[in-house]
Amino acid sequence: MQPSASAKRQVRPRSERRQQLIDATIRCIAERGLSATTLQQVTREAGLSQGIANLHFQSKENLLAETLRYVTAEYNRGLLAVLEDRAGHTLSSMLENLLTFQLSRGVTQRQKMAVWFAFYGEAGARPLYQHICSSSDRLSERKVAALFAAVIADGQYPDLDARQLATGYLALIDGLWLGLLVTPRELNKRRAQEVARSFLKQTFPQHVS
Amino acid sequence: MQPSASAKRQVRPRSERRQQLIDATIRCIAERGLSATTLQQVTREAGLSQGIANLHFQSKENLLAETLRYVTAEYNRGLLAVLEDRAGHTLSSMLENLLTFQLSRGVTQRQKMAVWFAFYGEAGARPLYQHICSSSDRLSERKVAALFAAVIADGQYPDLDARQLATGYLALIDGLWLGLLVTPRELNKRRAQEVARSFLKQTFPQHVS
DNA sequence: CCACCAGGAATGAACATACATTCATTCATA
DNA sequence: TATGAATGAATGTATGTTCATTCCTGGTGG
Repeated sequence: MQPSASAKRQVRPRSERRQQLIDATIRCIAERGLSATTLQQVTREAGLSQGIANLHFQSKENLLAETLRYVTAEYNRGLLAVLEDRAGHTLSSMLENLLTFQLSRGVTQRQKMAVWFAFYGEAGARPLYQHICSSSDRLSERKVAALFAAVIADGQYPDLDARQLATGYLALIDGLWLGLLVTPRELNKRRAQEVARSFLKQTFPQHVS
Repeated sequence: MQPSASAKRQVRPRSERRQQLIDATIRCIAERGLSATTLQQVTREAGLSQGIANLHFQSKENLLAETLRYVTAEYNRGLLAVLEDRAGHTLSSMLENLLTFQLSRGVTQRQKMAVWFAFYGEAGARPLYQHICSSSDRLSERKVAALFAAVIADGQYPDLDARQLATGYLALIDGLWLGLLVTPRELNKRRAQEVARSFLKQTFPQHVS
């Protein structure tokens, strides 16, 4: 954001400008919704000129796709950080960390969830969005299923299917995010955590308190 | 849809025209997404003329809101039919009916889910959509919680919180719908049913097989 | 150390298009 | 024939994209 409306023209590296525009796009989508987001609003929000979005992203369509990719990649980075750092963590604490991360402030802030679901909502009709979202989904499902498989082996739980449980757990989290976004009056973060923890506790009683 | 492009002009009751337009809107949103849906496409899809949407709905915004209301009301009608018909049904079969309804063909057809989530995606930024969605959510949560409470009482399950379980179960269903829409390759209806049934079975072992 | 220049990042006015909305006109129906 | 539902051309506005112009910046030669 520029302190003054007539700030001097600045030359900045391409990558920095692209990030500025993606950040502005996220704010616009969260504030006005995807279908009401225009390039004028995005560039004004970024404190830059009209044509700069096309200069750095060729088209609006491409800017939106890159924004989705960015939000998705950021989430996946966080998720992998939690799931792949097994040093000094019991399976118990890894389950707890997973849950805590997925309902952390960073992930559940309105801005991020609004962007997430704005694209999910359009994904049914847009192959590109669908592709980006489903790639991300596959990755998290694989990683969570691997953790669950380890927990199942460790606890010698009978008859539990790690992949099916991962599908269910991730669907539950998606549904809770949707609730946080659409009915914040009914569902707050603390309650969402309790609900998710109950699911895990019921499934892995030896590993979750 | 008109059989011929130049079908004769017809006068029809207002309510029928409104329904025609809502149905066409649903098809357009499912096919092209909410943000790409225009009145021209809707009226063409309905086989009617340009200005008719404004004639019967005043504005595009209003047509969209009424479409959301219609889809929501249709779902709620089905849900209430399942939950309030307690005659001749055990609690067991009511749980089964609930699950079967929520993942039935009618509810999970792409068209309906696409509309549903298109509006959910915009709800974060549109108070009106948010209001319609959250009213519907509150209703289903209350009804499902009531059923769960009856099941808990019947089974003398210790330490189960009906409202919390209802929140979790409905979030799970939302998440599964999202998965059916966005990653149909990974998640099909049958698998979604298995996942949801596992949740219920784990929670109410005496009532779900 | 300074003055100057060339390259290209940034700008914003201009353009074409797409869109929702209006309304004078048409015509089916009671 | 009178009514008002339905039409679709016309209108004004909003939006994505283009591109000629501006001017910042890093490098060069004096």
